[in-house]
Amino acid sequence: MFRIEYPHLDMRKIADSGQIFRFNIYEDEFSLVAGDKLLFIKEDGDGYILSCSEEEFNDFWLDYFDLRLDYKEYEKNIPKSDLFLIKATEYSYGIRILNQDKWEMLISFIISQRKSIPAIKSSVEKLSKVYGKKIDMQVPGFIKNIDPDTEFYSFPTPEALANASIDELNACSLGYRSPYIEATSKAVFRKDIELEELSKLNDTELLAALMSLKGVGIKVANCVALFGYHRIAAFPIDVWIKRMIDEHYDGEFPLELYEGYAGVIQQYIFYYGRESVKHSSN
DNA sequence: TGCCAGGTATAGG
DNA sequence: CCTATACATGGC
Repeated sequence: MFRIEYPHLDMRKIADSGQIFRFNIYEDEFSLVAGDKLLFIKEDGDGYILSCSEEEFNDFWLDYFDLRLDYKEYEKNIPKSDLFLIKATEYSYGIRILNQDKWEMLISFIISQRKSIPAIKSSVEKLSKVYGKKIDMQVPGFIKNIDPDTEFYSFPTPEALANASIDELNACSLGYRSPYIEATSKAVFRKDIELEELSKLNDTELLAALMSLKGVGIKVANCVALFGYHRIAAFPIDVWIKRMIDEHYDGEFPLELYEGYAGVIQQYIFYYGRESVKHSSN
C-alpha cells in the first residue's frame, strides 16, 4: 500500500475520459488493468491509496499516470476570449494523458471504431477473458466495494491473438473488425512491424507506419500515437471533437496556438463535450 | 425499437 | 485528389 497526492490528478475523470477502457469505478474505489499489471485505488482526501508498493509506484505507475509533467504549462496559451476552452479546461482539471501499452492501444482503438465506449470496454474485457491470463492477485483488504471473487485478466499478447480464429474473435463482439484484429495481430506477432521500434520515428512517420496496418486509419493512428507513444501533439478527430469544433470554432480549430501539445487540449474538449451532453440528456 | 457509436476500406469520380 | 457507401453489433 502506498499513498499519493498530486495536483492535477483525478482518477475518476481519467477513468471516464475515453483514453482507457480497463479503468473501472466502484464508488470511491477503482480497479485498473494495464497490460499484465493490476492496480486498486481508493480515494483518500485529496490523494489516493494505491495497492502497489512505493517501489512499484516509482518504477511504473509514476510514468504511467504522467506525473512528472506540469499540466499548467498546457493552459497558458488559451486566449481569454475562448470561453468554451477555458470552461472545458477547468472542467477537465485532473485529467492526464496516460502512458499506456502500445500494443494494447493499437488493438483497443481498432476495436473502438463505430462503437460506444461501453461497447468498447465490453469487447476488450471479453478478449482479455478469453485470450489473456488470470492475474494472480487478491483484492486487498482496504478495498470494500469490489467483490473479492472478481477475476482480472491481463490484456492478450500478440501471440495469443495471432493464434485466434476468426470465429473465436467474432465471439468477442468485434463484428466486421475481426479480420482487422486478425491481420494486425499476425503482422505484430510475425514482426512485420515492431511497435517498440516505431518510437524512433517522428510523429508523421509514426502515423504513416501505424496506418499501414489493416483497420488503422487516421483517427485510430492518432489515438495510438497519443495514448501509446505519448505523442501529445497528435490530435485525433472523432465525431465528438468534430461536433465541438463545428459548434464552437466554426469548423476550424486553432491548432497553431497549442503547438507540440494539442493532444492534451483535444482530451479536454473530448471529456467536456461528452460529459456536458451526458448531463443534459436526462 | 430504432438509432448511433472515439472510422476505415473501397469504389467511383 | 475528393466524396459516397457498406460495414456487425451492443447499449441506450
